[in-house]
Amino acid sequence: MRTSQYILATLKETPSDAEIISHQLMLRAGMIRKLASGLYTWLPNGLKVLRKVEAIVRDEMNKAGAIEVLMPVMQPADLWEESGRWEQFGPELLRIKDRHDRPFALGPTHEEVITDLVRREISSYKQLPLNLYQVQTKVRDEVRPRFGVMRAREFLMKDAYSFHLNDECLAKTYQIMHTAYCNIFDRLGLDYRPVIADTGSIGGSVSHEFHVLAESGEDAIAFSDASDYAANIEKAEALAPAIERPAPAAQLERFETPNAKTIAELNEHYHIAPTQSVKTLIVYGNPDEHGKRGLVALILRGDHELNELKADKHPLVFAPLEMAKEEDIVNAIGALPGSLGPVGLAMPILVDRSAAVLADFVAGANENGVHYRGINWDRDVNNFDVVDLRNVVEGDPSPCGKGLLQIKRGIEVGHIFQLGSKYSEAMKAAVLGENGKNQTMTMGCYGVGVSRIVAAAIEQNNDKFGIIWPTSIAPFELAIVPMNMHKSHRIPAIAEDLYQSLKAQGIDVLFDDRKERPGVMFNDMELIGVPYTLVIGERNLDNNQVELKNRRTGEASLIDITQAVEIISKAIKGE
RNA sequence: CGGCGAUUAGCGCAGUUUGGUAGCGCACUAGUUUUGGGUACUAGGGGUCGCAGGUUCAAAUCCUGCAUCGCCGACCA
Repeated sequence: MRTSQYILATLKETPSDAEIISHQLMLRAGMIRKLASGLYTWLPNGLKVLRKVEAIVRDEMNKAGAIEVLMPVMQPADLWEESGRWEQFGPELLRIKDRHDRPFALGPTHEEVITDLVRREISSYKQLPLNLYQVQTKVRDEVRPRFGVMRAREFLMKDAYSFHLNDECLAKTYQIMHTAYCNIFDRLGLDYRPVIADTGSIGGSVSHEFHVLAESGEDAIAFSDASDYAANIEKAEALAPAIERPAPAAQLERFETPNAKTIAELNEHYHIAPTQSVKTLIVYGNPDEHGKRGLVALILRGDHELNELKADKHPLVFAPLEMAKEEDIVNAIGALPGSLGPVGLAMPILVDRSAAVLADFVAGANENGVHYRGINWDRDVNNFDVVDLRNVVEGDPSPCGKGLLQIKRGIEVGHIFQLGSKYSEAMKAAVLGENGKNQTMTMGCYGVGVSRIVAAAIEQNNDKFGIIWPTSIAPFELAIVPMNMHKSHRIPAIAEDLYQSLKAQGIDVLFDDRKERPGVMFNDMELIGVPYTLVIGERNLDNNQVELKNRRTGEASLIDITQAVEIISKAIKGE
């Protein structure tokens, strides 16, 4: 490609609404432009990268035995009603009507469509297992689209769905997909971790997410420093402290705390360490026979955070988890949040493992502006359950039994699930088994956020000059930058000749034939992240040499023109 | 969904307090200049100042409503 016949579309200045580095660089490097909130046009530089990522994903899927299909974005509502997700999914599911006023959804995922396809097409166990995938645009009407294509309302996803006669077979394919995903992210040259994950709205039992490690990641992941245990923080178990609860030493004592509504204020004004106090969160419980929801108290050590997922899954807690409204709290307890505590609380009490080993601790007295000190479990509070409710923190022992937990931020770029029969049962997807009887299939599903990978790769590979692409997904593998070509007699022919020879080697070359100053060209090539730049200038031509620069290391070496094609091919293909 | 903020040329912004015929930098066009790291100069093109209504002799500027975009929050006990 020649820049004179291309849209480079680079920007000197950063558009003001781009917050994170990948979003800024994608705009500056001429990869994307915003159409509306969460909706982006892919310019040539961006699309080339997107297609290269897509090709790697596709290649590994094919190698893993999956078969490509393509399903519609627009899907009839009845399929979603059949699976029960028309009700469940919430406003993220973009619903539309056609001219006959019939309801449709724009697909945020394709379990319904694929299950419908397979139940029609597959009728015998002999056709299983089957793994189908597509690379397709997904639509999710995000509450808050942000960070460019990282969380967009329309994005490109590879989604695969596997069908099996039984769970053992599913587990086998799941493992194959796990390996295929590792291959994908290895080939992309990314620093990533597979982590144990929750199944969320997709459903199912076993699940792993693949995270690209980056400070800007929206998820926190916890992993052991001594084993390969890694989990999304929402899924990481907080083990019970290894210590015994000390015996009570202090008397229960009321004290006035007019200035303390938070743990921080309690610490600031009354010198009570957060680790020696507890916080009391009131949520809704399951409805009684009259349909009225009661309240449930969740007790955590002052310095700990509630893990909403853990609370949500407790049988006494109403799902989805919802913090009790202030008026409901006042009606039931007679005090406002900020002065709540477990002593004398007439509702089910769930105590986090770490809060349960405290003795002589501080909590609200269920009276505005009053706290108790010297509280002790069993002596002052009875009838409570000890459960795991909190988010793990750095330094906690790893649930795997080996090492301590570290916490890093990650960008979720892949997610695999063992779905089981959630969809196949609801949608009656069955095959005839060997015994001649109908048997419901069991399913797996496997997603890769193709467009998100592009942004995630930039988060991990950039410097002050711009993007540093891994060669496998760079928009171009090599840039030819001639110095003042239009003033030279020798350079045009040499540059043209090298351009043609390198192209013939199958190298993706960008020939910068603009009538621009060298600095402009260098800056553009560095910004868009081309891994190698070949500089052709009068200065070295007398020695029959050209200069090869490496974007990542910044190293430049002079090479002989006659050997240039060979050396460059080796450098690029050898990676 | 709640809070805050923004909206003036393709991009980044000033002008709004105090109403008086719309500006700067980058980008773009032409020319000169420069020539291995975003050269300099000259001359240009480009804007119904987000939209609708109102006040006024006069509105980017004041008032009302709406829209769009962004940020933060939705852990507060």
